[in-house]
Amino acid sequence: MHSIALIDVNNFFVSCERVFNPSLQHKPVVVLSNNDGCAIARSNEVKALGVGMGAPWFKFKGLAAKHGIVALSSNFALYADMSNRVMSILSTFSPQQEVYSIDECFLDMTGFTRRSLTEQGRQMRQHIKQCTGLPVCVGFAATKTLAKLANHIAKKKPQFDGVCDFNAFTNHQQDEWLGSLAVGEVWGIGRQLAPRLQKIGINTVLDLKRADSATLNANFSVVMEQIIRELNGTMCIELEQIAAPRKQIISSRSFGIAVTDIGSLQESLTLYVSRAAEKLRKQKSYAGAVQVYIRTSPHKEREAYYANSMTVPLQATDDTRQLVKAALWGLERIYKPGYRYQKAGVMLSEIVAVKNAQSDLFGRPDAVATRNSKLMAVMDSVNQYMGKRSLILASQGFSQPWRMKQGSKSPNYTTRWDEVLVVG
DNA sequence: ATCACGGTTTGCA
DNA sequence: CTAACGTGCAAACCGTGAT
Repeated sequence: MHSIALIDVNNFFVSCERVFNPSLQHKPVVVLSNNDGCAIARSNEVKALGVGMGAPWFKFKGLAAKHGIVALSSNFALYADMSNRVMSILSTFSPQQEVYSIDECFLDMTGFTRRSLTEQGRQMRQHIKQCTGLPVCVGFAATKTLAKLANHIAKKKPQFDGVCDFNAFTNHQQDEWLGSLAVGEVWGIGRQLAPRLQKIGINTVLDLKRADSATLNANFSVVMEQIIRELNGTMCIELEQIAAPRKQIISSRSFGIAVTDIGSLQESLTLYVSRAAEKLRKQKSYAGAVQVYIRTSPHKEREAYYANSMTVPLQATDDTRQLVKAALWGLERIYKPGYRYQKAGVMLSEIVAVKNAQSDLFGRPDAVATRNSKLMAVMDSVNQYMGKRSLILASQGFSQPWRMKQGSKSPNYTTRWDEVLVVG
């Protein structure tokens, strides 16, 4: 039997902010999404006040004032840096690690005895607390799906003190726990599937574990069958240690203020393509198509809604300038004056590894492509060492009135010396 | 009927 | 005073036209 661990940081973004500003400890704190739009991380105090995940923040301004909730803009540079530290510490506990998201990872702990497993979990918690100041919870089980649930139990039930080994339970105890959890808690069962399952009498995780596979196969996809097998302890979803190269790369943002002119759209799209192209080059790929996308706000009922996109094919490339050109060409075709645009974005697709990219008949690399990649490499390293806005295409614009709002962002404590406050 | 395709929906963090 | 609602990925799903 496998032993899979799932470790995740409690209220990750909020916990990061608290590490560097301890006065936030025990206070209600939220971190807001880009543009200060939605609540994307909440301290326990805020969860208790009924603020949901992804709640639009303007609806809670009153509640926030009443209870003294501290609302912070998101600081992703800080969170990414803290994440790297946590992942690096956890990698010392097993050679097999899958970094699943910014705040959680799986470890294959197969081979440890039951008793030492819980002990390992305690050490992970203690180590991470000591080195980073962040609180984590640990769940162990035979499959990734069950490890997720074990982690959930560790987080919700104080008696576990943050570490839950699902296989330390008897079979009877296991089923009791699963019977106490709503089916929607299962990894892969979301707001669409949960109601459909409830309609056919599957309310708890235990119900799903024991569900009749024939009836489910008729009504659901193969993914459902995988989930059920995983709930029964059979590993179907393997640990993916090496991150697969992206098949699509997206960069999109909401604007700080409504945008009506094509000039601002061109500027913002230039920026987004630049970001996407950096990611593309980082994974050593070319893109064969650029999709450009603009939209007015879907929330404003009194305003006319318009959304459109266009996919522009091109000779596979990683050159920001060619990708920008394609995106702006597409924009010309979908832009309609008279609308108040709220968001724009680009998606790179038809992605191929550089080494598999088509060369000429004789297998020689294209001379122009080679010269362009050298230029792009220079641009990337200048931006890496001198700050990411050092070298940009002029079509990005300089005043950028459309840039997103970030009213109260914390300093980049760990990545920018010039933003660290020195007391003394 | 079946396939390849593209756009849309779903789920996740 | 008013208006103020995220981002990035994969995969499933579904309609459509071609065969």
